[in-house]
Amino acid sequence: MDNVQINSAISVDCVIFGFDGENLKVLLVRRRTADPLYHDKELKLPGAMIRENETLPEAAERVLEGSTGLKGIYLKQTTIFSDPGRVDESELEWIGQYHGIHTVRVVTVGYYALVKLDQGMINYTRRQGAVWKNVDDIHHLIMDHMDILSDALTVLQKDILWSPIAFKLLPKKFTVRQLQNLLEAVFGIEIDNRNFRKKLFASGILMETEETEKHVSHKPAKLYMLNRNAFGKKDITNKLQFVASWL
Amino acid sequence: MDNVQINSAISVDCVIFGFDGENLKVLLVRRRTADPLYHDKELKLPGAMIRENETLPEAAERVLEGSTGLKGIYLKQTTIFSDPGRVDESELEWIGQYHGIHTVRVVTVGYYALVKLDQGMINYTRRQGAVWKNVDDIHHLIMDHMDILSDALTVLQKDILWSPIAFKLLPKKFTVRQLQNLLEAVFGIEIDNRNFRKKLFASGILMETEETEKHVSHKPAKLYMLNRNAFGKKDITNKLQFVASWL
DNA sequence: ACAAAAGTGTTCCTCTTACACCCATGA
DNA sequence: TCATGGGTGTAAGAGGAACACTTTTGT
Repeated sequence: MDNVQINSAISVDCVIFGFDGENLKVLLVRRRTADPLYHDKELKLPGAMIRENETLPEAAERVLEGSTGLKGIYLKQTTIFSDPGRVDESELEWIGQYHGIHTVRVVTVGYYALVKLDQGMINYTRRQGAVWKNVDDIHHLIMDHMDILSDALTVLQKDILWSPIAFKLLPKKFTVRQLQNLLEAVFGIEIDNRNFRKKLFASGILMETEETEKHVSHKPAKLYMLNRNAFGKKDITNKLQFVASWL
Repeated sequence: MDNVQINSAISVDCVIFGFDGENLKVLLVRRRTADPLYHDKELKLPGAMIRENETLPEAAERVLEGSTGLKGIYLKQTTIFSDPGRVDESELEWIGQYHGIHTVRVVTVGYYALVKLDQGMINYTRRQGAVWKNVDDIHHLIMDHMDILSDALTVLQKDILWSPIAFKLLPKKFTVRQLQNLLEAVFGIEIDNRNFRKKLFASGILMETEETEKHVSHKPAKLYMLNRNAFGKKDITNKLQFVASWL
């Protein structure tokens, strides 16, 4: 044995992104604590300790199901946060009481998830005492959760360029404008609507439906669906390609 | 306590990439084992258990210094491998004996590193009993190390498109052809040399030096250096940009 | 009739692509 | 002098950027 080595507790923390048609949102929960003074005070990302015989993706899925009631949601691992001081002594003590884990450190693994933020979801999460906040309005979270969030957003941005995951944040049927708003929100850019439509339709990524928006006090927009066939054959034969050619 | 939760041992495994002017290579080591029958049999990625008061990046750096003798090398975390069955019982037993860690599972974190593969490096690693193998020629590694390697390569490919890390695989002064070969090797594509030069020089990413290749039996190529100033101001004002516009 | 967002084309210009020959060196 | 890879330009076509008005609905 060449040095002191240790076992660590491992947790997952999930950055759950949603989109309300206007802004990119993240689901936050209140910290559970024995001390009622802290109750309902500090916001954090939903997370959990991993269990025996559970992989990290499984733990993340469990957290997600607990927060949103949904299974089989898109989940992607981001970064591990392993600073030995990231969880301080008093928190370790609380973990010992609450989880029955006695350890000198907790390493956490970041995940992000993409969910469709419909009214049912909003109701469900409200009953859980969780809140959806605009990404831009989140400035403080407990421990290093702000770092985990920032990191997840960066990873999400890159991932959206390489795979058609943006659609996981939209309803099954959506308008072109919703997609544009989403991309503008995620990247913090402005997109020319006419050129965007041209590229988008040329890419063949959208399927037209027969439906239109209802009950809007302006010309109703057509609803589209993702055309999954557009990704059947990966064209990375001798050429690199952005999936998101529509930027 | 709502369920059984555990502490785990955490290790890091490093995919150390090098480039010999022709092929992308990875540094592999022999498995250390108590059983002499296994000695010198099975290849693996260099790795180590994390120590107390050590972050994961620090552990990875330690592994890297051990394998290559170098400090301050570019290191990037890739993915965590957490399958409870990834390290089997006999291996856990060996870990207990060798490391003094008694645990039911070992979670490992993948890292990749980019090194300049000069003669000094080759000599050093040879003395360590490590081998540089072409990425394309590696088909079997112990445990799930093959997965860790494949994953690292995928991540490297994307990263190269977003930041000027490709140059970390080249000598300080290099020829255009070396850079082209590197990109062709990493992505498995062919690049038109004339168009490549045009874009490359237009991008301002290269600084010309006064030197040329020596002792080559053809017209000697000019040597260039990376122009770090080309990245001073991030142009992500309202536009997404590939750093690697030269693909 | 008015407000509000949907939907649509053209021009200009830049960037990409395809492609073949002379040059400098060591052997 | 020959073999080897280094280094250079152009023309044609595709794709990107900029830009303003008409349409459809609810109120």
